[in-house]
Amino acid sequence: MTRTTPQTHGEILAAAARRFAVTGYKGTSLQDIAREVGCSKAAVLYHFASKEALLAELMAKPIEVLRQLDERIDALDGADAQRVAAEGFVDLAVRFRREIALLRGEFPELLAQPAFAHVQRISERLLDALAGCGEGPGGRIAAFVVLAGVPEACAEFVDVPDDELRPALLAIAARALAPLDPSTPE
Amino acid sequence: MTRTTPQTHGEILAAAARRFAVTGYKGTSLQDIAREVGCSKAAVLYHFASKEALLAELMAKPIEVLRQLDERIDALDGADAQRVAAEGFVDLAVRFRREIALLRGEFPELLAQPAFAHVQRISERLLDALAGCGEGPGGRIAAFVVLAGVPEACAEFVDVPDDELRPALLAIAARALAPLDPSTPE
DNA sequence: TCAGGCCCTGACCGATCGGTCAGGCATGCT
DNA sequence: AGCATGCCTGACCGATCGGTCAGGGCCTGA
Repeated sequence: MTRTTPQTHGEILAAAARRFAVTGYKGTSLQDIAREVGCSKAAVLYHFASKEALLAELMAKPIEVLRQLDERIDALDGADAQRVAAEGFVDLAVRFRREIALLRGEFPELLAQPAFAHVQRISERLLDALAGCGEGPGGRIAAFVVLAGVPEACAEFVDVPDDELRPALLAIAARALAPLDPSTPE
Repeated sequence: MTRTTPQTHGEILAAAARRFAVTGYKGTSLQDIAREVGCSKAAVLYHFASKEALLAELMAKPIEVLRQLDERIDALDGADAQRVAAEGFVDLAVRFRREIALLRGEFPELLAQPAFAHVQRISERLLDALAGCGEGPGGRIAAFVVLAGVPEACAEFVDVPDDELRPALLAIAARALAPLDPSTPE
């Protein structure tokens, strides 16, 4: 409990990432983080306005990249949008899988918080793009399986190297999103 | 707060299912459930030993069916096991999607509880079966995407009729689990 | 009539949560 | 020397959680 280093900000961030990865966001208390850093809970709240602000700083980069992906997709449509969405999403999930792992299964609640409302909206547009020009609900269902399954897989296989995980997930996404039945154009 | 009906047990169960579906298991307090039923929190704990016991009773049937699926798979191997696992898992997910929806994103924590340890084990065997005789990690990754994505999709598309959801998911599972590259036996 | 069991209540418990607050202790500028 | 500022502390707050407990109505069978 005797810490005087001024780089505590970064240490808290790192400790929070470590704890969130093990016990989740809701499952980790500010006390836990403080204990891991070796400072008081009040010190954590001195450096970060709130627990949510801590999470927001941890997720700032992946969210920014997601926003950029959304912009790129917005300029395309149909099959192009679908391809870019799938590749971009897998890239993003693989690249930031450590951050994704922090939120194992807490996406729904977290995205419901007003601070992440725009992420929610982007996710919906991403779903549309992945579903493609598809007819019927089949496309949307497939898109949802990919949208939910890929991040979970990334969180699960954190230790698999990028250049092994990415192509595997790209192949899965491509197969899963293939048109349901090309012979029925409708 | 003046209830004297003796069928309260069932009412509590139904109310809990409704609340869990909206705010999740952890996000729903015994107080919430009691309020919905119109009784006291103590009454809820009179009929159920604990909050966990309430959840266990809600999930008893789907878990039993999952256990039966595990037995069926155990008697097979290779491609047969993979096919049965995929079909059985999709069937189960579609049939019990209302129960699955109760646990949106809370599977990891819930399965970690000792009361659901056997479910955890079954899930791992199911993953192996879905991965098939596959070489390398590609098969396991695909299996995991399906294992995580299908239940989430079921929870999301609760209102889509069975005979529309099931074939769509079966098609997706079949495509996603297809051998990565038959030309490289390795 | 009365004993006993079922169903339920309100009051209460200890624990934990995120967050606040006044103050202490260095350091460094004036 | 004196003062301000940055960093951090322990004590504390109100809320909420799952769960316990003694007791009170009410029905039933003796």
